[in-house]
Amino acid sequence: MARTPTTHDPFNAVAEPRRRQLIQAMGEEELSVNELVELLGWNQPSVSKHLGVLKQVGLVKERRVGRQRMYRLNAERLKPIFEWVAPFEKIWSERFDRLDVVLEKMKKEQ
Amino acid sequence: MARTPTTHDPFNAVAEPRRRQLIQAMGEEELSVNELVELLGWNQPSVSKHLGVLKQVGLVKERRVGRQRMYRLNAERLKPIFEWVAPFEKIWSERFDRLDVVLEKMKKEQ
DNA sequence: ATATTATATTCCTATATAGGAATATGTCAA
DNA sequence: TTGACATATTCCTATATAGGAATATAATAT
Repeated sequence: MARTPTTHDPFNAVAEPRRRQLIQAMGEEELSVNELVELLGWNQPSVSKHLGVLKQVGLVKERRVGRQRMYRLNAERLKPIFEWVAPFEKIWSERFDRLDVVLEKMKKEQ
Repeated sequence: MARTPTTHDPFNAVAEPRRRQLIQAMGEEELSVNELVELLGWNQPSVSKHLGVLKQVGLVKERRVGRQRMYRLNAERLKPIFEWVAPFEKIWSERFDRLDVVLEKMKKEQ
């Protein structure tokens, strides 16, 4: 068996470095495929294919404008990742009180 | 070409759901392999193999005690994931001021 | 020395990619 | 309708798994 498909799980989709770049490149603004091609310097099919994966997993939304397709980030899909990793931040961060409580809560929550 | 190895990149290592479980199971306390086997209900080789990956990528530390091997989380290795995803939290969170500033900063930083 | 306990490793297989190259599809302009 | 532009898709291949089964290694006890 191989890994769970990138097209179903945000964790997996984001495990690919180029897709993280793509997500970050979009940031706030809606961009066309060509704008992303220029911005990132990849070839067009690469950009389209990675956008396809991100779209399937729901990390980006697409809007058609003439012959262009505008993509924008759907940041809420990143929420599960943030929520999974955030509790651990307490561990390496200096600013915490009562580590034991934090960790107990963390374990209870999942 | 396939994906970048799970043994080199925390994002990739954590893309596997069972490894996330494992990390969470360890949480605060150091646990032996057998304790993890019982806790998670997997077979022993599965636990050992996933621990092996986590160890290679630096997400856990191992300590030998007699015939046992005690594993504990090295949470700092999760920092890059937190730092990558955290800025996006501003987007879906209600409690933010001046989204434009946040996003501009986000883009500048990488 | 031998059995037992604890854990790691090896072998095998099905499968999911990521990237390159080439091509197809869709849309607009003249 | 023909060409140019914008984007998606298909085909191909090398490779990295994850899981199961069986086995190996290591350490302790008797």
